[in-house]
Amino acid sequence: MTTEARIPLSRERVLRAAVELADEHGLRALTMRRLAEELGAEAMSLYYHVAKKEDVLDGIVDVVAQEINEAVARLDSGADWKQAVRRRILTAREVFLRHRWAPELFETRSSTSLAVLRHYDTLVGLMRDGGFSYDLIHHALHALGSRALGFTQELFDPSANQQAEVPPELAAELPNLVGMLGEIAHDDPDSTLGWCDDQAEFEFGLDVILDGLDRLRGR
Amino acid sequence: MTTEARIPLSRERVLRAAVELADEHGLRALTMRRLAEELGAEAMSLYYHVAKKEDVLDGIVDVVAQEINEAVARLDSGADWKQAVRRRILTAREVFLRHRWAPELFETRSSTSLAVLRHYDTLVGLMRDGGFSYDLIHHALHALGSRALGFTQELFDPSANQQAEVPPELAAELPNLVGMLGEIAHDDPDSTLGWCDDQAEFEFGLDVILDGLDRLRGR
DNA sequence: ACCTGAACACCGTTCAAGT
DNA sequence: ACCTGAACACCGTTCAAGT
Repeated sequence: MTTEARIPLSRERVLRAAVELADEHGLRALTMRRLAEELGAEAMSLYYHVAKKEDVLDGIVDVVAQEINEAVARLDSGADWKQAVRRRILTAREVFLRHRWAPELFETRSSTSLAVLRHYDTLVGLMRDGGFSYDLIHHALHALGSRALGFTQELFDPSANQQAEVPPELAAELPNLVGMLGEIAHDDPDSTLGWCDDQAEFEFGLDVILDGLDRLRGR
Repeated sequence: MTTEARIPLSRERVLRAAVELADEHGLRALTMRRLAEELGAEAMSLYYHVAKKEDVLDGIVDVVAQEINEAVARLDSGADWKQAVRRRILTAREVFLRHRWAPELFETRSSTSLAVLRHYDTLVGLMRDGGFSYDLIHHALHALGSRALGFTQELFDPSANQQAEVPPELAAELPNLVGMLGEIAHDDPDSTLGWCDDQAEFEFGLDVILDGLDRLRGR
C-alpha cells in the first residue's frame, strides 16, 4: 500500500496519458493540471518533459499519425491504384474513429508531423505508380483534403441532433430540405436530421472523388 | 471629452464587435473581458445580453452565415444546376476569406443555425431542379462536406510553410513527396511546400465532385 | 536529473448590489 | 432595465527551491 509504483515521467508517458484522457473525456478535459493528476504528478512536473501545452497537442497528433502508419503498414499494396488508395484511407479512418477529438486538432495544427508526411508520401507513390502526373497528384491531394488522412468534419453533429425534428414554422422556410428529409425518412423510418450512416457517406464522397480523378488520369 | 458616446449594449452590438475582434486578432483574442473592453464596458455587462461565451460563438457563426446568404441572394439562378451550385459555393467562399477564423468555428458548433440551413435548402432546391433524386442530393451534401458552405480546412498551413524546404535527411524518407514538390517547383520557380493557389485548388476539388455528381445524376 | 510549492497573469461565470 | 464590483474556481506558465 505504501509501495506506490513510481514510474518516472517521460515525454512518451505524458503523451500516452494525454491521448487516453482525450479519448475518455474529450479535448476540453485535457488540461495540464488534469493530465498531471492522471499521472500522479504535479502539473509543473510536466514542463520538464514537454515545452508547453501546444507541444502536448502537437505530440498527440503525432501519436495518432503514427498509429495510422502502423495500421496501414500491414496492407498489401496489390490491386490497382484506386483500390490501394481507397483501402489506405479507409484504414486511416478507423484510427480516427478511435480518437474522435483528433480531426479538430489535425486541422488546427500549423506544423505538419513527419508521420503525416509519410502517409502522404505513400499516397503520392501509389498514384504515381497508377500513372498520375505529379501535377495531377498535387491537385488530387487538395481535392481530397482531410479525407486523404481519413476523416471529414461532420457539419451536422449527429449526437446533437438525435431529436432534431424540423419545427413546423421552419418547415415553410426550408421546403427543399424538408422534402429531402421526408423522403429519406420514408426510406428509413427511424431517421431524423441526425440520420446518416457516416461510414457509407464517407465512402460515397471518397469514391466520387477517386472515380473523378481516375477519369482525369488518362489526360 | 467628457461626453462619451454612450450607446447601450445589445446582443447585436456584442456579436458585431466579436466578429470584428476575431477578424483582427483571431479567435484566441476573443475573450469576454477583451470583448467588453472593445465595447467600453465591463466583462460582466455582456452577460445581460448573451447567455455565455458559447452563445457568443454560436452568434458569430450565425452572423457569417447570414453574410453568406446576403452575398448569395443577388445571384441570378439561371444556367444549369452545376453552374448555379458552383457559383453559389464560390460566393460563399468569398465570405470565409474575410473571416478566416470561421471554418474552425463552423466545424466545431454542434447546433446548426437557421442561416446555414437556409443555404443548404437552396442547394437542395437547385439540385432538385437539376434532376437529382433526394437520395442522391443527400449523398451529395455529404460528399461536398464543408465545401458546400464554401470552405475547406487547409491541412498544410501556407503561412507556416513559407520557408518549408524539406531537410535533406528527410528527403530520403519521403521520395515521392519530394519528387512531386520538385516538379511543381520546377513549373513554378518560387514555389515551396507552402506553394498552393488555394482558390484554384478549391475550384479543382469542387469541380471533381460536381462533375462526378453530374455523371451519377443520370442514374 | 528530476520533481515541486508558491506565485502570477489570465480565464469564464455567479451573485448581490448599484443606478 | 441595464450595468458593475467583488469573488470563485479554474487555466497555463515561471522561477526559485527542494531531493
